Amino acid sequence: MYQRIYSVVGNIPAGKVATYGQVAGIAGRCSPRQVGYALSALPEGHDIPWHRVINRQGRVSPRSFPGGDLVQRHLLEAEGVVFNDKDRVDLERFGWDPVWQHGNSVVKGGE
DNA sequence: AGATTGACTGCAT
DNA sequence: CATGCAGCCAATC
Repeated sequence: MYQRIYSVVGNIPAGKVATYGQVAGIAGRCSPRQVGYALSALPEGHDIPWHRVINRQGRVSPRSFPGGDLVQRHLLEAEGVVFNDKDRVDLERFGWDPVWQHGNSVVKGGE
């Protein structure tokens, strides 16, 4: 029943990134853990840009198998996301604004 | 139904 | 900046 989360992740535009907590908040009353857990349980024929989901630190999380986080970084760079010298992404700049998504689900007070 | 875990987050040390 | 602790919700055993 992670379809909800997958839907949110799928709404993330290329060149942007979202945090687990953010996705969790948009997806529903879930906890960031469920998001990570959901992505770890990604279906085989998924179409989910899971690499656009990172943690609050602006860094990719240490996933289940070694080397995977490196792949995520490459995918993000391929979409235009830039990493700092500390391997971190500027969430203030690449952070996804789910303002137009779901609409009512997110009362971000918009800018 | 109870216990454990998991790609998280925030605060304290 | 790294590590530790607790809250969080759902899935799995």
